[in-house]
Amino acid sequence: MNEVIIAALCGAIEQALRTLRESGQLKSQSVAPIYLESPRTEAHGDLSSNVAMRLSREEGRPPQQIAAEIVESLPADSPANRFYEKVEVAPPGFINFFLSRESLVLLLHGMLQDSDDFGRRDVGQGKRANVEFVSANPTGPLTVGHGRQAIIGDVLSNVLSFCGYAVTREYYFNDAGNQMRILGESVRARYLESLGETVAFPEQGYQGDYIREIAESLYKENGDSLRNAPTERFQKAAEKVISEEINRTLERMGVRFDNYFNEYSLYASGKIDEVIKKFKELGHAYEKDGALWFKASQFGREEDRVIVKSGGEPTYRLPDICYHVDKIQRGYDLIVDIFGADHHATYPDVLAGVRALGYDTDRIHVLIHQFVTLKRGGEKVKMSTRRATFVTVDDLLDEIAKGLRAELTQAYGENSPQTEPTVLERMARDAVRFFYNMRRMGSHLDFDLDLATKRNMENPAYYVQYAHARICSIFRVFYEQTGGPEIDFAAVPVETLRLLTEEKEASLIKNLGRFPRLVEEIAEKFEGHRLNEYLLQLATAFQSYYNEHRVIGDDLDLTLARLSLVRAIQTVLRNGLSLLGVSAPEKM
RNA sequence: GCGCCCGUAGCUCAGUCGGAUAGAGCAACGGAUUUCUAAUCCGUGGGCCGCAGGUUCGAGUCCUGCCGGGCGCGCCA
Repeated sequence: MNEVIIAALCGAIEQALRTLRESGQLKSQSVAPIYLESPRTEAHGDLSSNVAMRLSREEGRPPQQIAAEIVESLPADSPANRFYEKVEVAPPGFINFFLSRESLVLLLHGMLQDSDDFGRRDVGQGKRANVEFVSANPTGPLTVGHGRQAIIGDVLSNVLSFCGYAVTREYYFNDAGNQMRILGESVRARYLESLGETVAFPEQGYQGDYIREIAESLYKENGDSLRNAPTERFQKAAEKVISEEINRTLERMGVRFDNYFNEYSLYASGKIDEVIKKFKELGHAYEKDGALWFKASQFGREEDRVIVKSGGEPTYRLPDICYHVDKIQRGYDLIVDIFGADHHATYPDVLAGVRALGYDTDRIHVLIHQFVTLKRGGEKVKMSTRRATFVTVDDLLDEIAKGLRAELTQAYGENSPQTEPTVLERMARDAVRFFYNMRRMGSHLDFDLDLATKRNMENPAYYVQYAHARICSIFRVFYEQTGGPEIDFAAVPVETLRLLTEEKEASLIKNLGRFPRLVEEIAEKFEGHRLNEYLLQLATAFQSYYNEHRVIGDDLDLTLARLSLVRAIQTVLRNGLSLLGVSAPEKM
């Protein structure tokens, strides 16, 4: 709901409380913060306050009595008065405001002034945000689990950006660690195998088919000349191939990073050594068994942790701590890390380390998302990167595109515009993006491949897109009929908008009014899934309205009023879909 | 054993600082189209919100314990 209306009503309540205190009817002097919330059922009004219930205990009187007094004392000359047509006290003590038609008209009018920018916020204006996600080392293709993270991160970045933040999407990776060495050894083993040698495969080696493919292509290019080449040669080759593949996959999902941060750069710049030195200077680290331990137990952790192994090599914690310090030093106001559930135990150590070095970690928000379970044929697909049983994001996109192709070929025939590869690719991306962002992070995501692929297309992404396409169609028909110029909706007079007197029109306007605040809440709480939910609900409300009332009719003014409403809906759908990174087609 | 996350309709899930009669989609059943796109809409049935306590005006939501599922618990990342 519009801030102006909420502020006005809160002000009126505050005024009433003051009046009651002055007259001695209210004893308590404490200023209870006044909230207005939107009740679930329409019978409870549009905005509701529980302030009387909060005062009840201190006053020692029933909340309904207090609520009645507050309503009684609402100022007669408040600017808030034109915003509501009715105010009620409801048990057990709620004060319920019913918005006036006039305030709805003003709401819609305001939206049309904002035009395409409706919903845009400025809470992040002048602030910089860094969102780190995916961050998979180039040891293998992106799995469906990474896919979830990629979309969650990308959508949150979009929302933050829509709220005014200057956002950096960052990918952190390490191409020098243990895992990469094992990768190199794995490729080398496969390469030697293709030379006919029998070699022991590394114990923790990567077994996916892609390793064989890389080895195979090395063989094709180099013959047996790499027989005695060092592991590093194989590692570099694999890294190059896999990195490129990861980037292609991200591109397919519509995800682009602004910054790739290589762990190695922390060593090269001497920052790792600096941090070690600082840990020692501050007395937060000590040596034991030849290793360097961080006194994590002094910073809220259960146990101390090794940051440099006895061999002299740092554990992952040290560069991670260093990396976060670096992010802070780069001056971000907001730092968001997105990890999978398997990392939940590691980040508290890292944050403790950052604090130990004297930095405030309040601006760092670590988001943990639960795993994705993939279902195919009613059966769960088990995934593991090292074993060959994982399913990649590419597989997922391919499978959906293939299913859509079969579906659309049946409907439109071979070689129709609907079955062009680029179209199918876009549709698959839209579906995947919408699905991945549909659940809250804490909840496991059940990705039902059959559902996303199958013919009935109960895919929620299409439902929202369809609503948008339908609105576009209304405008096409209207302009065809009139042959006239584009309407300037910002110039539609308030009197015209007053013609919107239907129940569904009122509830649609209220619905649209929630959008700006929703965007802000998503940015504050990092709950991207609420956007999907909202859009679905708005699309449903529109479809219902569409079914009941004709937008284009004989009455030109009424038509103009309804077109204005529909335009506002279109704007919100388009902006919402754009935040999701899902296309908003004009025709389907 | 310890830590984190989850447990809501047959299935997949929402549930806005703790608010009023717990919602949606799918599935099941029944209806609507001379129409601006039927890829739509309307209706019906379906619930000890895992269990047991506690906090309070009020708990799906907060606290404690238990049960069940997922993920972790390294001088791997």
